[in-house]
Amino acid sequence: MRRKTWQRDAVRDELEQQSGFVSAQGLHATLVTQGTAIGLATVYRALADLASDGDADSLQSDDGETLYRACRTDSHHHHLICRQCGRTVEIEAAAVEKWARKVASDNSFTHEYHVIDIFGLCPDCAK
Amino acid sequence: MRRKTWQRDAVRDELEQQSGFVSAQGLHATLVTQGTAIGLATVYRALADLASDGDADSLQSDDGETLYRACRTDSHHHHLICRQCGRTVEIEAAAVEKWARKVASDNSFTHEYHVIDIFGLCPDCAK
DNA sequence: CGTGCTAATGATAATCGTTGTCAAAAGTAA
DNA sequence: TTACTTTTGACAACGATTATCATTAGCACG
Ligand SMILES: [Zn+2]
Ligand SMILES: [Zn+2]
Ligand SMILES: [Zn+2]
Ligand SMILES: [Zn+2]
Repeated sequence: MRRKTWQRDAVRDELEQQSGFVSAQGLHATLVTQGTAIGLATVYRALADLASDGDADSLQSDDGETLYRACRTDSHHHHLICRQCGRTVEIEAAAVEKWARKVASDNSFTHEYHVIDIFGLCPDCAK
Repeated sequence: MRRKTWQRDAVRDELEQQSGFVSAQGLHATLVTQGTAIGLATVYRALADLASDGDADSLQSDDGETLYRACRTDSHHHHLICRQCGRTVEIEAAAVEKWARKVASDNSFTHEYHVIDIFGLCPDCAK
């Protein structure tokens, strides 16, 4: 039984405020700057819980950070991410899902899953 | 000017021996076990160089390790990877490349690039 | 072949994101 | 309230990777 704490709510609320993927450290810094006294370890734990509960998506950045985002939809989807500002657009494409499954089965691989992220520069960041 | 050393050759040769993605630490352990006295930092450097020269592909594992593979083709491609043994199949799919570019341009994102990896269990590992 | 210059090596320390520890604080049910 | 447990948070510990830096060794060039 997971207990309700203001810390978890604060993390979830702030994550939903963000327009793109953010790191645990970044979110913690934001909260502290806003005057919310919360421990870094607590933010790490809250984000990990959100991700494992399916309430947040996560991905690994190039420099080895885990980034999180509260997505608008519960269904499986992918992301188009600005590599500059992190701004993110959710992408759904049944054709690509089908392709991935076919590639796996064509090679007799089972229990398929995939990592598909598209990066670029958003209009704003392209100046 | 990059100088030729037996260490770099040893790393490249051993990487080409592998059937899938391997970590720097794993490759170093393999070399040392084979009696090749080589420093860990040197293996890290050699792999990073191979990747930046386009002679090896790299990806981030779930647990935050950078994995490397000497690929058979120089052209852009993706991978179907066994999450158990690391065995890897190279995948080319022009349709997916086109899709990724279209997703980016539809949203006015420029300088598109993508991360597309398919994971599963290979026939051997599925028992 | 030496000689000189400089890149490469490797043992080790340092870095950095993340997780483990554990005593204190707080949610929850009765 | 009380009793029971989960959660928190300061801080230590971890693990992959990178920085240091003295030593070694490519690689011209004479
Ligand atoms: Zn942007
Ligand atoms: Zn998908
Ligand atoms: Zn396998
Ligand atoms: Zn591609």
